[in-house]
Amino acid sequence: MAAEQRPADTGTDESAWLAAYDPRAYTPVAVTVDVVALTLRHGSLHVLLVERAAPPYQGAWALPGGFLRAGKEDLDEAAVRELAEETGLHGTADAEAALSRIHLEQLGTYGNPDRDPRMHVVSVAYLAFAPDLPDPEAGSDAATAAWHPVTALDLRPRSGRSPATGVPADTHGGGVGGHTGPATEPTVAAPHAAETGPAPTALAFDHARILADGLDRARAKIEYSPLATAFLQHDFTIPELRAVYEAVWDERLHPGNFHRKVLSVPGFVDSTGTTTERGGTRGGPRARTYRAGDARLLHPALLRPTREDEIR
Amino acid sequence: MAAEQRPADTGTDESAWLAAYDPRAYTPVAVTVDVVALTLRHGSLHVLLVERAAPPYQGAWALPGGFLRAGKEDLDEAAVRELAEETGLHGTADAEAALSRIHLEQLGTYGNPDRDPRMHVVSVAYLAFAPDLPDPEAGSDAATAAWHPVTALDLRPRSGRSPATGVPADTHGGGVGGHTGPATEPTVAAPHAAETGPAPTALAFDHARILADGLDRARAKIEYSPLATAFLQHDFTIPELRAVYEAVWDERLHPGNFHRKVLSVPGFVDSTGTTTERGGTRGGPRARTYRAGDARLLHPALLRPTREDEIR
DNA sequence: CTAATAGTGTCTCTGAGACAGTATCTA
DNA sequence: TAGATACTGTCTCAGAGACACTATTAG
Repeated sequence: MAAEQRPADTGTDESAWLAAYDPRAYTPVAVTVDVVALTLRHGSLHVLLVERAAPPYQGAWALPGGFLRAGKEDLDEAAVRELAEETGLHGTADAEAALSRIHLEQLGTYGNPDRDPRMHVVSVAYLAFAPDLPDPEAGSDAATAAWHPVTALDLRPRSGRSPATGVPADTHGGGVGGHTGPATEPTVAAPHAAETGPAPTALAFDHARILADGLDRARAKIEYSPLATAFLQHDFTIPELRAVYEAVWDERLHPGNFHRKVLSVPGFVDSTGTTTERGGTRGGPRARTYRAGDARLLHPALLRPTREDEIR
Repeated sequence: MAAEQRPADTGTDESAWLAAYDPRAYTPVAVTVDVVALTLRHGSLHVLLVERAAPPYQGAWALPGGFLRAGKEDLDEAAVRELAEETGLHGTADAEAALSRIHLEQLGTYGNPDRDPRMHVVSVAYLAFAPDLPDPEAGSDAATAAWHPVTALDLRPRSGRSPATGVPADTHGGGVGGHTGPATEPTVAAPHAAETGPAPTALAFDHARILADGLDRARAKIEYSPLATAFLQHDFTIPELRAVYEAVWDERLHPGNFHRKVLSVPGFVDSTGTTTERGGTRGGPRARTYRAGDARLLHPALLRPTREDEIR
């Protein structure tokens, strides 16, 4: 149940109980909300990270996030707020419009008591799919925020000790079984593309694991839901949509079969009746444009190419 | 990031920072862990509930759960502990063995500031699949715990106000999008089967919504994972496995096609080489018995009969 | 014996994927 | 013009579901 037996339930009259209740009399737990914000830039998947200005993990990159404002906001609201703060998307009407197009869903909660050296921090992670956004302006919110290609990150779980403290390494944050399946995929840092300067070797806290879980979720999610369109602008072409799937899955897809399959799923995309102004950069005819349809589940689904090794 | 900027990051030397840090100086949030424990009894899906002995919602049924022991346990450990306490499965070796066969995974986190009238409580919900367990012994852990058929519960979101307090009704706890898809299914209390006495009309807090989310997750999960076997004993027959799917999905399945399909999925079930001692209660040959195989994902999946209305 | 059930065979339809082919565009 | 690309046609194969059928058991 939501809250019981710890502040000994003397329970008779509730208002009396409420008055006598002192929430600060017990060992505290901090609740934060972290966001795995994914976007597509130059054809590859990027994640929003902030550089830590203070210990622990000073100088390391971390997921954007912050404390839940106790008594004042829902978890979802906190996630939206953090995302807006860190992307600099707030204030203007344009920013609000951009924010409203971002898909946001809860990813999972990580509560290992040692994941933060300062105290027991329970972190509720969210997953966001965003269309290509401008670079966060420096100074928009203290920390330095930037988009990083996920292929340049080390997603293996942290080893060794956390910097400047005697705390043993994070094991894994939370999730007995996980949602999309076992997290048997601490994808080793891929060789290509180091776009934004030198690659951050590792993320702060257990954020590498949270990011890995987010990527797993994203890969699974676009199979059954039309959310791949959340990575694109309002109007898009089938080849652009294919590029999303190829980037998220890191798989080459057959252009012809993909095209026919997308159009065969009812409610996935709606035709706009127009085409692009120009053909592709390397030639080819102009592509027809589409908008996201009203389906919330893809039927039939766009299943990933079978990877036999992921089954067991 | 996991914990930053609130306790103003004066950050230079970290140990100094740690010493000066007083976690109690900020508005507190309580963290609890609640468990949606599902099992199959007499061919229908049941959930473990406890009767609240104290306000708020005194006398109402709620999901088993309790406070996270700050600094001492992981969320997963807390969920296992709560489940063990409430089912009475602790102490003996048999109990430990039974516990180890239960599947447990994180479901989602609910953090609406008004979901508990006493304070802001963030609740991490877990989902458990258990084989048919004995009735919890009364007095095993203060509260009265019992298995309730889910068809007898009112899963619509609460309306009105929470009892004995002026707090407005819970909206919904958390989850922008949800995981398994939109929670467009506050299943109206079904007509049949009121096995365990008079039906509880509504659950405490936002537990009706948590349970509904858990049911959604369970229904989706058994499509792609072999976890339906977690509802059965170590050895089981294909018809017993079919009964699990029928109960969870609330759909009649074709016996012949189901049989062939299960055997066609590699690693789903392994034959034991033996059969049951007797035929079914209403006749028929003895069935061969199987054990859970080593697959962690079903390929191909056992898709639910298409429900056109759930797509949009 | 009768009725119900376990398990198999078979047919049809849908959808995935391989491959080919045409039209259209960039450079 | 050369080469790449958008999009369509067609073939094959796997799998889902409908239906039929046999064998085996309870009552």
